[in-house]
Amino acid sequence: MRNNSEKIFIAVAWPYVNGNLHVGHLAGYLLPADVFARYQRLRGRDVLMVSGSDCHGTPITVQADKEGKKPVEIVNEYHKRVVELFDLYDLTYNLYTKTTTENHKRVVHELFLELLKSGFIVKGVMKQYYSAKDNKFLPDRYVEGICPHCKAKEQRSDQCENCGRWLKDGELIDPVSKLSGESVELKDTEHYFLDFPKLENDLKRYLNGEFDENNEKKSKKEIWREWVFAEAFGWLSEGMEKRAITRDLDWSIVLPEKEIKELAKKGEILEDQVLANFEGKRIYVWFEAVTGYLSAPQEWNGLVQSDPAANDNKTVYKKTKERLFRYFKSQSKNWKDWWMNPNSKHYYFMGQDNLVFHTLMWPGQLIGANKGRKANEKYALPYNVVVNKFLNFNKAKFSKSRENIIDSREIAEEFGTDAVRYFILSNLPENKESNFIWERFVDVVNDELVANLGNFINRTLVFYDQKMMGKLESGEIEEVVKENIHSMIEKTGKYLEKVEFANAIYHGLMELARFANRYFNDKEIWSLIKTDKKAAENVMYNLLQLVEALRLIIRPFLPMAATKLSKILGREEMEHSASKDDWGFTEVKETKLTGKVELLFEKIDKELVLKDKTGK
RNA sequence: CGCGGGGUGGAGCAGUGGCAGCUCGUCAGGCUCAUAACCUGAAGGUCGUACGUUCGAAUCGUACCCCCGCAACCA
Repeated sequence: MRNNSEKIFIAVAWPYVNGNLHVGHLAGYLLPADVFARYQRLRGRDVLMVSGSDCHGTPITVQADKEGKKPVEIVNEYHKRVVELFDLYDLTYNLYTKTTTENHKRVVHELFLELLKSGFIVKGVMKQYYSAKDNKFLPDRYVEGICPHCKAKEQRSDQCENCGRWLKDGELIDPVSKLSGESVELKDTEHYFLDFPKLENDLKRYLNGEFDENNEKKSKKEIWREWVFAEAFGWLSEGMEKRAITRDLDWSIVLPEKEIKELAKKGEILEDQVLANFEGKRIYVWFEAVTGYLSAPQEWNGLVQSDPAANDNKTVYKKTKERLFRYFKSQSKNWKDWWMNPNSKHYYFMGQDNLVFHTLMWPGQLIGANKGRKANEKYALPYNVVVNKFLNFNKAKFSKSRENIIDSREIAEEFGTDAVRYFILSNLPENKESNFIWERFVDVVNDELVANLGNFINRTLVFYDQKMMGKLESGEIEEVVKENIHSMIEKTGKYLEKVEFANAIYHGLMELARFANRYFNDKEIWSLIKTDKKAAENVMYNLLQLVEALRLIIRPFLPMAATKLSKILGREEMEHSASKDDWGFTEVKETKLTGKVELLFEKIDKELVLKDKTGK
C-alpha cells in the first residue's frame, strides 16, 4: 500500500555496543532524533526511523579481551541492554537492529560489489604490524613499543601519549604484540581502498547542492548547521585520500570472495581488482556500519510484510532481545519509497565524532554506487546531517575509565524520562559543547518544567475539578488566547523543522506556558468565581484550551506527560499515523475529567540530590 | 601558519552593521487557584584584548590572548 504523504527518513547513529550508553549519547543524537521523528509524524509525514548496534571493530574486541569473553558475547549482552534502554525511553524507532544479521551482511556485500564494479574500490598495499607468533596482522591498538622521540616505554604505534608526537610506520622502537608480548615486524599487506580522490568532485557538487540526485539544488550551507558545513568543507578542501575499507581482523564481516572472483571471470571487473589472498581480510567497520542505513530499512520491509497486524494496517510495536520493531498505521510498507525516491528527505543524527563519515564518506559511498544504478533506482543522499557537539560532565568528557559518567538508565529510573528529556533537549550542544551540571539539572527541572509548565496544568485542572466539578460544556475563546496558541504552535514547529530544539522549547513551548500562567493571574479566576460565575466559567474555558494546546505541543518532547494528560482529560491519544496532520490546534468544546488529577512532573529535592550526586 | 568551534550581566545561552536580548538565579512588591508554585518591577554587561574600516561595530578587517573538538577506553 502506498500513500502520498511526504517521506522522511531518519537515520540515527549506530552506537558501539561495548558498554552502557551514558547521558552524552542521549544528547548527541538519541533524543533529538526521537523528538524530530515524533514531530514529523504528528505532521502526518511518513517517517521511517532506523538504527542498530554497531557490533564490529576493535572497540568490541578490546572490551571482550578486558572481560575475558568472546566478542559475540559482548555484543549480545550490550545490545540487549541498549534495546531495554530505548524501550524505557520509548524511542520510536521503526527498527533498531544490529550489524551481525544476515540481511546486513548481504547489503554490505551488494554495496561493496557495486562500488567494485564501478571502479571506486581499488586495491592497494599498506604496511601493518605482523606477529609471527600469533600468525596474524595486528591492529595498531594491539602493538606497543618505545617512542623514538622521548623514549617513553609501552607507547602505541600511532602516537606517543607521553610526548604527543605522531609516529610514522616503523618508527616505534622494539614493537611487541600486546597479546603475546612477542616482537612484531612491519609487513606489506594488500587491501581494498575506497577511491575518494575520484569522488572529490562529486562531493563538492553534493555540498553545493548541484548534484544530479539531489532535486532541491540547495547548497548544504543553507541546510546544515553552519559549523557542520564549515567543518565538512574544510576536510574536503584539504583533499581526500584513498581510504582502506578492509583490514586484517577476525571480528568483522568477511569479504564476498566468491562473488568477486566470479565478477572477474565474467569480465565485469579486472583480474587486477582481485586480491591475491583473502585470508584474514575483513571489511573495515567504518565502511560497513554506515551501510546499516541501507540494510535496516530492508530488514524492516521484510518484517512488515510478514506481520499480520501490519498487513491489517494496525500500529505494531514488538520488542525482542534481537530488535525493536514498529509499524505505524497507514505507513508505506516499501522501503524504496524512502530510499529510491528523489523527493524523500533524509535526516542523519549523530555526535561530532561522526561528522566526516556522514557528511563526506557515506555520501561518497552512495554517489559511487549510484553511478552504476538505473535512474529510478538511485539512492537518496543525506538531506540534513544533524550533528551535535559533546555534552561534558564536570567540565570533562564522559569517561568510563575515569568514572566521570552518568548512566542513561539510572538517571531515568531516578527522575523519570520526561525530566531527563526536558533538561537535555533544552541544553543541547547544538553549536558548542555544553555541560551537564547536577545543580543546573535540578534547577531547570524544578523551575521550568515543574513550576511553570507543570504548575499551570495542575492549577487549572485542580481548580476545574474542585470549583467547577470538572464539568463545562461551552464557552467563547478569546482572541488573544487563540492568537497565542496558534503562533506558539507555529513557532515550535518552525524551529523543529530547522532542528533547533532549544529554540523550539524556549521560544515556543515554554513561551506558551508562560502566557498561560499570566492569563490565569490576570483574570483572577479565584475571585471572579465568587462574583460572576458565568464569567469565571468562560475564563476556565479559555484555560482549558491552553491546556489542550500544551497537550499537543509537548507531545514530541515529553511523551509520558502527554499520555498521562490525555488520560486525565479523557481524550484520545494523538496517534502517530502517516496521513493526518495533527499539528494544528482544534478548539475543544467539552472537557470532562475522566481520570484523577495528578501531577505530571514531580519536584526534585534539591538538597538531597546534590548531596547524593556531588557530596555538597 | 593542519582543519574546525568558542570567549556576551552570577549561571546557561540568543543575537552577524543601527537604541545589548532570552531562560534561570538575586532583590523588592503583588497574589493566594496551584507542586512555597504564579504575576509585576528592579539591580546587574566598557559583548576576550588591541588597533582599524564605517555616520554607526558584539556583529566587518588585522594582530594577539585564552578555552575546546577532530587523532587515545568515549558521542
